[in-house]
Amino acid sequence: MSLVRSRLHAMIHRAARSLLQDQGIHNEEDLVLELEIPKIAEHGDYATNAAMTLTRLLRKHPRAIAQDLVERMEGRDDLLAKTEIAGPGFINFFVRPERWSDVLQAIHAQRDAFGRQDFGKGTRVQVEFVSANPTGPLHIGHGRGAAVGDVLANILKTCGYTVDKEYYINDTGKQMDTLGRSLYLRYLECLGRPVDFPDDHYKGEYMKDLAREVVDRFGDRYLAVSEQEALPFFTQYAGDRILEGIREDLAVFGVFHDIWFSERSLHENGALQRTMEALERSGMIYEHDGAKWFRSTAYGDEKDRVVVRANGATTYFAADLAYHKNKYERHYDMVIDIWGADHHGYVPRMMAGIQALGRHPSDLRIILVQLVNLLRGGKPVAMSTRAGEFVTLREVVDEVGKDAARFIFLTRRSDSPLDFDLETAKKHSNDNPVYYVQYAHARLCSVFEVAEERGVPTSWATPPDLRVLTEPAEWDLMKQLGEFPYVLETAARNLEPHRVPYYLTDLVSAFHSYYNHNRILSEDPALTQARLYLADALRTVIRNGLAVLGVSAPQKM
RNA sequence: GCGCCCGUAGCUCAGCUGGAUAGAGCGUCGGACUUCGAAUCCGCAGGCCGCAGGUUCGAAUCCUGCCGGGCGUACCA
Repeated sequence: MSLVRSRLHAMIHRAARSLLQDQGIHNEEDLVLELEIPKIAEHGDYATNAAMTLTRLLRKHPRAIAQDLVERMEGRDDLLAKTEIAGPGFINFFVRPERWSDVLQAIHAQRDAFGRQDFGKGTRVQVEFVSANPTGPLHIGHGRGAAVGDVLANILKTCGYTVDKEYYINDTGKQMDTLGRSLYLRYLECLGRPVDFPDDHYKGEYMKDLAREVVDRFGDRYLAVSEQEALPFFTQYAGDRILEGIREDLAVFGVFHDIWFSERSLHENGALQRTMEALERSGMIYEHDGAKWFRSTAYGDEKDRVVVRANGATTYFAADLAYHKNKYERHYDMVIDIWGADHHGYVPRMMAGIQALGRHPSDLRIILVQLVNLLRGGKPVAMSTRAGEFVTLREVVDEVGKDAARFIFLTRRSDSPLDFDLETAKKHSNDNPVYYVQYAHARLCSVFEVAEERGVPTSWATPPDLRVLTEPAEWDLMKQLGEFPYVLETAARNLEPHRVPYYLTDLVSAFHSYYNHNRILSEDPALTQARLYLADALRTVIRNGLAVLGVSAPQKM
């Protein structure tokens, strides 16, 4: 069962191809046809600018090309009531209203699988996200990255990609040492020893909790050894416990990574060393001022970058090069990194890095997620990480709920900063779109409950007569339902998860309006059956859409 | 200084990768529950798409330069 949109698209594509072949032109891969829904109803249900884009190849007037295309479109009478050529060369398509209900049958046949596609063809994709240093709990900014990464992975999966979600653990280096020492000092403090707690150490309350935990479990045994001997334990302990906490916070938020990748392993198994040697062999590394530099300017970075410091220690970037080399060695066709926007200066060197390692720039997609401003009732909530005074992701999720938090994180393009207001996130009104969407689902479920109470049939071995759906609002709903797979497709191709919540909000808005103007359960049995069939399809698509977002679809609210 | 991102209705944001007459929600004001859920719906008002050039049949969208905001600019991670 093919949908109106894809039938139409295929029809135009065939016509264009045959037109080009008659002219002896065979570069079909250039043939990208856009099928849009015009803003104005008089311009039809769908429109294409195909004729205009073909002018360059065919060297003819766009309107003449449009005419040729229309004439070559086979089988259009079954699908279309009318075709018009308008303006500079648009082709406007008016779909036969009875065709809209085709989508309902497709939805009923596919159920949970409606929206699933296979154009990803099993392409192996890795999405790396969150990857927060295990030095403290996740904050709200990490939450946004978590939501974007998780949902992007879901979207790609439903489009036929093979996706792994990965967390890169920065479990080595100076910050880990500082973390361990912070815990050690809090430990001493806890046992009544006077300490001078440095300003650049981790001062958060959670470190004091951890210190008390160490005292409870291990008593004062680390007073007997020197700081140097004690530190490895404290570093390990702090890192492990904090990472555990991060896992829990992510689980509560509904995010589960497939792979947890240790940075330290790259140091220990020689991968870092091998990466440096490989780059040296290809002449991408040189020495200067006693340090080793990576020649990232060769690929457009503004300056070269140090990989091995004069004191012999490797930099974070060196490890990241080894990490990305490792990713490709694991045979990912595409790697997606999701970073906080404050790391944007890091992009050019990373892109240079993968090219130096022999990969094409398109093999690495870096998504920058802008900052989150946390508000309460319109007023900024103070968030000073240094002072250890920040609102954690966990606190936000506990307060507003997983569903609201996830949805709000996704109702903005990633590269746009986000104001997250705790009060509106809890409001059950229209300025909080989560409940708007969920309410539609609950409402639909409720209709089915009532129908069953009244003994009205609510399941169908064969579809009811759908010709009785003659309201324009019904056609519009069915048309929008048919767009769902296409929305997922564009979200996947552009790596733009925000399209899904926007689509759902639009769909549900049309439904609420319809619901207020029409009765699903009426005196007319045939009409009732058809409308229930439509309602069931709506319920399915809302549920599928919310599932992609990792948001629940409640039957009652 | 240089680099990246962002300037669209009073506020928060979409705008399908260059299409036709600019789109939602909130907020203001006014209306709709004896009916399947009013966490809903309907209506009114609101715009020099930051400014100025350029590219072409056509620009909110692409290019250049300004103005304004955010973030970067380590032999930190």
